[in-house]
Amino acid sequence: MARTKLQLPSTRRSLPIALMRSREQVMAPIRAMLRASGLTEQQWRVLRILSEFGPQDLTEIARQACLLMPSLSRIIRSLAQNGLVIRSTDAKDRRRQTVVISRAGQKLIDDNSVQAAQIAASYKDQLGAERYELLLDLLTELEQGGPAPISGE
Amino acid sequence: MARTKLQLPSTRRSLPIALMRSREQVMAPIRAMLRASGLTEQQWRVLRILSEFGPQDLTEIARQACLLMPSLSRIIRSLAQNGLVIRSTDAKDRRRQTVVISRAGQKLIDDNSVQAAQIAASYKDQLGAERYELLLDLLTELEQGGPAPISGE
DNA sequence: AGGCTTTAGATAACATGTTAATTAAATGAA
DNA sequence: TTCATTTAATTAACATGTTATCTAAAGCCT
Repeated sequence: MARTKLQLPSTRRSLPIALMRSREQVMAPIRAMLRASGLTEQQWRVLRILSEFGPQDLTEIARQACLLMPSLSRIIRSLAQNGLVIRSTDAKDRRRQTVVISRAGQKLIDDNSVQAAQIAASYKDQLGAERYELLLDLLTELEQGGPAPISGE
Repeated sequence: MARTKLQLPSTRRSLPIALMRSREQVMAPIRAMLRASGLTEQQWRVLRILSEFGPQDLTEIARQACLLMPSLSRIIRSLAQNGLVIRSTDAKDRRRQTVVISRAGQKLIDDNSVQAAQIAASYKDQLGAERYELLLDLLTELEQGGPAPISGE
């Protein structure tokens, strides 16, 4: 491949730092919105996944929400204590727990989804739809360690 | 702008989640490398910035490393205790501290920079140089809340 | 000087990130 | 069946993330 001299790139042009900075920027208004509901960003993510994909066990939630099991374990405990999710032991495999979003949890999603959608749309407007999709494709490709299927083709 | 119906995007196509996942992927080998040196990712970032840009005060380091002051305050304390950086009170403004990387700290950078550069280069190879630069441009644009200067033109 | 505001850092309190170790249940091979 | 292995979830321990608060030193204004 066409590498030059293989020296450490400047922190001003470092991919990990750029990913962190942009995520910081993108999450700021979402966190501000959620603070009014007393939800953290991670709790919101868990509720959204349960709302979108239905009841699941912890391992599957962790995979989808991009959380490690120890974090998720604490988050689910907290959400259950606040009545936003309901846990039940799986009958066939008693190690496994199935988590369901409660009505109160679903109400939180419903109450915030319009504003969250507006925030998400504002990013798309900022970059333009085409560049926005391109960015998502590049990120997906990076994440999967190889070329990703192209979105629009 | 060309928005459709303004509904919450699927978590499978959510920008914040995509940013998080890809950063996760990108940082994994770096964290593995640093663990051998007993450094966290954040400590590594602080040392790199001090090495690249020279002595600075905490506020400036926080800005460059994308860390909040409470985190940085703890990190600098830890780095100083381990002899990797040296703090000194600014003579003209005694609120301010100037932080310098020590020889031991610089040695850690030197010992790991080759491998870190190889890891960074592998991302570039994976996407291809052109798409890699494009990704950095898109992230910078997102971060700055507006169009960024194009890198190659 | 005296008093108000701002700024650099530190602390507090709680949630999450991260790695390692632990527990209980399921699985699989002898 | 028995025992080693694997797996789902938790716990432990420590570092960082996040918001709020606090302290000390500058700056400012009168």
